[in-house]
This record gives sequence, C-alpha cells and structure tokens, in this order.
Amino acid sequence: MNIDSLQCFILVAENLSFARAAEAMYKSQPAVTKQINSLEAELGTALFIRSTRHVELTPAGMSFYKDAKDIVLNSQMAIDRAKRQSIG
Amino acid sequence: MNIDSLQCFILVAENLSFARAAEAMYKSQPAVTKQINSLEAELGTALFIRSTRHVELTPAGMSFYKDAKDIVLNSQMAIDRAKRQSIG
DNA sequence: GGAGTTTACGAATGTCGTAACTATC
DNA sequence: GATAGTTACGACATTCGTAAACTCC
Repeated sequence: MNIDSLQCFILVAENLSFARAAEAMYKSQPAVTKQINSLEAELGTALFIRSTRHVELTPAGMSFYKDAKDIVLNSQMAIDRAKRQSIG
Repeated sequence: MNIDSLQCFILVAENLSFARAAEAMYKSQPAVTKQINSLEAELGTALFIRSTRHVELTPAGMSFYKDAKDIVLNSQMAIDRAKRQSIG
C-alpha cells in the first residue's frame, strides 16, 4: 500500500468522481481506476459502488476514508518533522 | 512513499542492522539499502549514520521512527476495520 | 581477512497513458 | 448519442536478487 493510492482514494471519495480525481492528481482516468482496483484487491473488499453514472462509498469505503485521511495527514507531518529535525 | 518502505525503515531502526532487517522482511540486503536510500531521498534528509560496522539513527531518523510506527500501525488497523465493515 | 553495506547489472513486476469498449442516462 | 468508468496493450519506471566491490574492524 502506498500513500499515493490513499490520496487517490480520498480524492475519488470527496469528488464521487473518478474523472475529477484524475484531474486533481494530474493523472489519466484509467490510472485512477487501477489504483482503486489495486487498493480494493489489497483490502479484499469493495470501497465504491459504481456504475458509469454514479459513484458511491460502501460502508467499508466510509470506514476506510476516515482512516486514509489520518494516514495521509500523519505521513505529511512525519515528513515535515523529519525535514525540520535535519535542519534545526 | 509506501508502507513497505516504512516497515523496512522500522526494522532497520529496531535492529540497527540492514542484514537483520533484510532477513526479517525475507528480502535481500541490497533491496533494503535501496528502500532506505529512496526514503532518504524522498525526505531530503539522512535517517541513518552508517559505516560498514555500525548503524545509528540521526535525529531526523529518531523523529521519523515514531511517526513511521504510528503510520504503519494505523494503516494495519485501517485495513482491519475496512475488512470488518465489509463482512459485518 | 571477515562481517556487513553499497554498487552494477540483468530480470521481473508494476504503473502509466492512448485508444477502444461498455454502460448508463 | 453523450458522458463516465473499465479493459487492452505497449512503453516507461521502479524494485528485486545475484554477484562483485568496498570498508571498517
């Protein structure tokens, strides 16, 4: 699992759109689809219920969303702290 | 950044040995070296002071160690919770 | 000289983007 | 029929392991 995939998942969850998430990440739509698929495969559970015209979070997706936000935020703070330690 | 690299870093930090960390991850020593190098490059700071006979955490490494532990733990719990949600 | 870390290099794996397909409205 | 998500596929990048080199004790 990598942080980029989590960021990708967060953007899809917040936009409820693969297209807009792709735009926000400066990636193509297929790349977003594959990252979400990989994430779901790794978790062994679906995160979204999607048809071509509707994207919706599953209960597992809602649970994972909050955790993903925390993890991404924590990792960004960890990087900042490490950098700050190396300077100061 | 991916969780595997963090796990790798944690194992090196706890064993103060690239060789033992590699063993614990069922990977080769060079793979561990490269993951740590990548991580350091990404952070823009050294995490270990190492000679061939001694491995030691830098201040940035110590700071990052605590954060890395949290992130890895949180991600494991996030996976568990998502799986549980999908079942129950 | 031996234990342990780092390069070198070829192979395998993964990820991306373009293009084509499918499905919903 | 237009919009949005998914496959197919070829290309690029990353990561791995074996083998060789380097370094400190």
